[in-house]
Amino acid sequence: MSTKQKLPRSDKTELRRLHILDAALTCFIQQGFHQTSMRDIAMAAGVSLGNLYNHFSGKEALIIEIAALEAAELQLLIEGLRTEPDAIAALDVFVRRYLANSMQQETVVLTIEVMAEAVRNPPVAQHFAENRRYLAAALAHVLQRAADTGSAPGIWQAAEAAEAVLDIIEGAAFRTVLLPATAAPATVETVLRTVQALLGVRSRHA
Amino acid sequence: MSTKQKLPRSDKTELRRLHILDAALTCFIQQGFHQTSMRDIAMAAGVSLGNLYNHFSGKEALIIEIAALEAAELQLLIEGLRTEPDAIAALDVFVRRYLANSMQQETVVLTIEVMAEAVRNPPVAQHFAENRRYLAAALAHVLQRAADTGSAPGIWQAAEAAEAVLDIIEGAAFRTVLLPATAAPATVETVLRTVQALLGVRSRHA
DNA sequence: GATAAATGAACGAATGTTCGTTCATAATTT
DNA sequence: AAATTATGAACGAACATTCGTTCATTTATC
Repeated sequence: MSTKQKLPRSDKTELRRLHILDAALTCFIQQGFHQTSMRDIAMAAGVSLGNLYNHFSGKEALIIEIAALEAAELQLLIEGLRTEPDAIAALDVFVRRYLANSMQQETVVLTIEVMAEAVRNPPVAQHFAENRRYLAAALAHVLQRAADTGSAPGIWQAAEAAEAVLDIIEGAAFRTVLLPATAAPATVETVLRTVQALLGVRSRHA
Repeated sequence: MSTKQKLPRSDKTELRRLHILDAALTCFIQQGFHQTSMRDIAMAAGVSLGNLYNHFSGKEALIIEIAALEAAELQLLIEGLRTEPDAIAALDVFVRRYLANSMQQETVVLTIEVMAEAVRNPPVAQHFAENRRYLAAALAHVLQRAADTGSAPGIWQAAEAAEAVLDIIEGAAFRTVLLPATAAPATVETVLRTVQALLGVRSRHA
């Protein structure tokens, strides 16, 4: 009796495909899109070079699919914004989560690589822009709620403030990787403080 | 009598070298570091491929030198910070200048490319970090002056505030290229407004 | 004449992709 | 149920091109 569950071929194929995609992600993070060869990816995935092309039409298809991966993660981040009734508490949770996620070395590296690719590759640019727009809109909605209740008197325009908050978070994340030794290292606390200063939020418990 | 001024060979060689460097910069901006070949650069510069290697030891040397180019530009930007006695006026001028410079398509593209390269190339990372550190220190100095005179009551820590201001400016610059159609487009006015909100600066003339 | 700059061919390795063949699985026929 | 056929996953070799770099020779400058 085999201990392995029998999967239909189509499931095995899909799992193999995702496995290859994961290997590609790792290679791209380590080497960048254009310094990674398809042979690198095939080797990392443990499949033949020919078979790699069986699953993906080409390198471009891999790059675009990697660029599109981020959307799923954003769903989780945005949930906190939607479910928490207190706008300031929702903002607090969001900043902590989005920053923690963004500050991961791998996320920083991949984000910058995707940005560099977006500049020259329209399908990548589209994914990147859609993700950001989605995030900014959800955040702007919460900031508007905060402004309406008077709990963030510094908010002058919700959409602008949302963009600025995201810039602050993302800039801080980049700094953790690109500027490791600096006079003002980016931490969750410093970023929260900055966001609160921007929005005129009264600081609660330290 | 030749109308052209006669230059010693060493000057001609240096001009040729700078010309090649300029061609490389253009190619790198258009195609990225690793999608640009040395043949592309030689052709763009109008020199032979072999001669390119006469002036630069290799592709790596070109990339590093391009990454180091930014330092000269920073001098001009920082002058305004030093010469203007009123800290808030100095900040205003700096934000306008640094943003105008950063928002140029070419600057955005090159900055992102350098960031992506910095992640994997220590000499590039060093130049990048030095430039940023220099800028942040100069800005922090002015913000400290503003805080000391009470004209920016939102400043809680000059070094942190300086980093946040730079993040806002740079994030806004990236957005102008990567997110062209957005609910809150980045302009000089929106960025100034954001920085003023962050630092608690009273807005002067609109 | 000596040195430096410039050239274009050449080198060996690497790239993204394709190809002919084999094998495993699924579907169909007997 | 067994045999046959069809399908597509997988492989490794091959393809055509490109890459970064070097080199022997030529040209230009001092």
